[in-house]
Amino acid sequence: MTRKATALDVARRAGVSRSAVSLVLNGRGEGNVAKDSQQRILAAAAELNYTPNAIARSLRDQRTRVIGLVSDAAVTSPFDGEIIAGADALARSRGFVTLATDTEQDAERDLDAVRTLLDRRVDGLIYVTVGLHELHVPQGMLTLPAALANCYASPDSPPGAGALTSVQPDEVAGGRDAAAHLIALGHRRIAFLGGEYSSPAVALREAGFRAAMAEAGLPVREDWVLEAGFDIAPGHAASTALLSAPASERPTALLAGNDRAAVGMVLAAARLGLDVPRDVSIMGYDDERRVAALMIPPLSTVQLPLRRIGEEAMRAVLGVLDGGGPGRAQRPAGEPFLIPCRLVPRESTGPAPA
Amino acid sequence: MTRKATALDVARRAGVSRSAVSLVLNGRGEGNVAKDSQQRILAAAAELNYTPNAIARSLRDQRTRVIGLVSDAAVTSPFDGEIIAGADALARSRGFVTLATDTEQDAERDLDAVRTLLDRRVDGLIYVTVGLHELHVPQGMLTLPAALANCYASPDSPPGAGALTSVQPDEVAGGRDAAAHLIALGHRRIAFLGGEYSSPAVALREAGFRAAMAEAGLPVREDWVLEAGFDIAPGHAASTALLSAPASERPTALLAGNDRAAVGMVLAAARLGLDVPRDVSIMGYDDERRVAALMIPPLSTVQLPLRRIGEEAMRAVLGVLDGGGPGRAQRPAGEPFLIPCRLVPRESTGPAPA
DNA sequence: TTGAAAGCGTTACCAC
DNA sequence: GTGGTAACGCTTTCAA
Repeated sequence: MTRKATALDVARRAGVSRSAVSLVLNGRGEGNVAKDSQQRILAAAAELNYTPNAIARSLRDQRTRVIGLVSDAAVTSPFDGEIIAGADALARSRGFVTLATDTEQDAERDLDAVRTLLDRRVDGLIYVTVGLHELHVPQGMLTLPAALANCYASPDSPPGAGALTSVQPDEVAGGRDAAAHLIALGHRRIAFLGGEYSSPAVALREAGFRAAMAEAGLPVREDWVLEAGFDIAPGHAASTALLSAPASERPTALLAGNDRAAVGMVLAAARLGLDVPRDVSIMGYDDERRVAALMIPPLSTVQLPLRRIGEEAMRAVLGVLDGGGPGRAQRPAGEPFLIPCRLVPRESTGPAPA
Repeated sequence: MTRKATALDVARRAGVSRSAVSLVLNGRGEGNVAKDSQQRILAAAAELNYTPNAIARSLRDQRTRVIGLVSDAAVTSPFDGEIIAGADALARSRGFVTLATDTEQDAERDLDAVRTLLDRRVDGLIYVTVGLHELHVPQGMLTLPAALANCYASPDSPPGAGALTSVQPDEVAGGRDAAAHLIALGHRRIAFLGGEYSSPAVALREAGFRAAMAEAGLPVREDWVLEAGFDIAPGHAASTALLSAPASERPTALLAGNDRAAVGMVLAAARLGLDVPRDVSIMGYDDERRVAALMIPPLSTVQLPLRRIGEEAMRAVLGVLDGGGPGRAQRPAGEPFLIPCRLVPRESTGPAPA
């Protein structure tokens, strides 16, 4: 546990000054430092296992190369983890590091979190939420390059918050594609069993669903548009009720709020002796890892582009920091950056029963 | 986006020196600074919204109050997230912050990750893995206070690695408790459908299972001890085979490798027209959020103490940094710190059929 | 081509 | 009770 070597140690060992060390190690040696000095510096650095102290460098440069991440519950959620992973991967590839703090759903705490991050002099900030959410943007976020991932500024946010880049999944298109997939398979009696309307995503998907139905000239049964939760149990309950009706009276396809609810629906079908997809088609949403693709049968679903959401939010922040880079398309401020959701057809959906 | 105030700004505004500001703001004002100076300093600090620059402080103090977290895939995993959350919460409560880097399963990258963290001068380091794992401890971890969460040093690790605190779930006890629960319900024909033996946890749980059976004087059917995977699909397949036998020939209880595999088993039972738990009891493992408790029926399971694992690993690291604190029980080095797994009986297990 | 010095913002020590 | 000064480790500018 011996003290790490400093630039001065390297300089002494190589018989030069600190400045020379700095120049050489930062690639600015050519033309400034004698060839053999360069050699000795490199050698000394290697022997001492020298790497510059990032803290000292940060203080000197007035930039830390750290991007702060505030999440409402990301770390504990399988979903947001993906957003963070996407953001982190991009940051790392550009020599940045991410510093995440979780508020564990405590809205009071995000002020604290932002302040902590600001005190640590992060170069940028991204707010990440578990589900698509409206967000009261913490004041501090407006004092440095920042972006919103999976959330958007609420009207009562501080002035200027509306201009933050907000990266979101295109839920309307996702709902439309899901419905269109079922319609293309010949389904006409489709139930929309959205998750919980407390999530803004559900209303958006419903709008997409209605659009697809309208385009196909199909009627929407209003009593088949309902809240069936985001978990196995409520999905099971809602679909059991619906699927208990005689064959001619029941939907031939169910659109679930997410993959876990869809698992509940497949289970309900099994208990009613119905085969999926022969008797009823069931679609999930999210393409949740370790669930959708590995269900029996594998779930047709719509993939939430979480990784990309994290990436794009990070790209927006880094874009400002790196000076934008050449030929960089500037996105208009204030408009949500919608990322498409890919349709993933698997085996839980099939042709409508005759 | 105006520059943040520094201690000098505060000093000027209050008409005192920087030292006075530092003393007062660090609570050492009493007896060193005049009462009215203190007032003015506090007022000036508040007006300027001053908070000390953590970077400068870190450089000065030679400690960053940052604990580095290296994870093999934590961020993307619903499980490790819990470990990280536990570690982070404890760290935060003591004024520390965690800096996590994910190697995304790329073993090469952990050297890089450790180096990055070391360059940033983290005060301590924790290596976190998704499942219980043997780990080749990266060299750099031995140069500062460190701990292993959910993993333990492999024999080919650098010398000294064996002395690192390793926090692990007590899988043997977990397996024993799960089996004992079923035995207490009157089951005699119990199948052990462990996950994958590539995970060391499975062999440990199997040992616990065998111990419980032996204690109860029950025979273990070797053809009922098998690898049934960690996902819905393999769980479904393995249990379908087993449960297709006539009632007198099949197990009355299944012990799954995790909750997701158990979901597959419940689904298989449903398709075979068997009721859970009337016809067959099924136990999960992990107590996975949003799955176990919300399954139909809710899964009996064994809770993996992930949060606590993270906490204890962090406690070990902080213990060294804070000087151990008074009356602090020192854990013997080199022995794994086993955290008990709590049995969570729910409705997927019941009395053995008569 | 090289070395000396300033400055980033903080805290602690030491004269006054 | 108070304020100046040094030091943390780095990079950059300027003078030799």
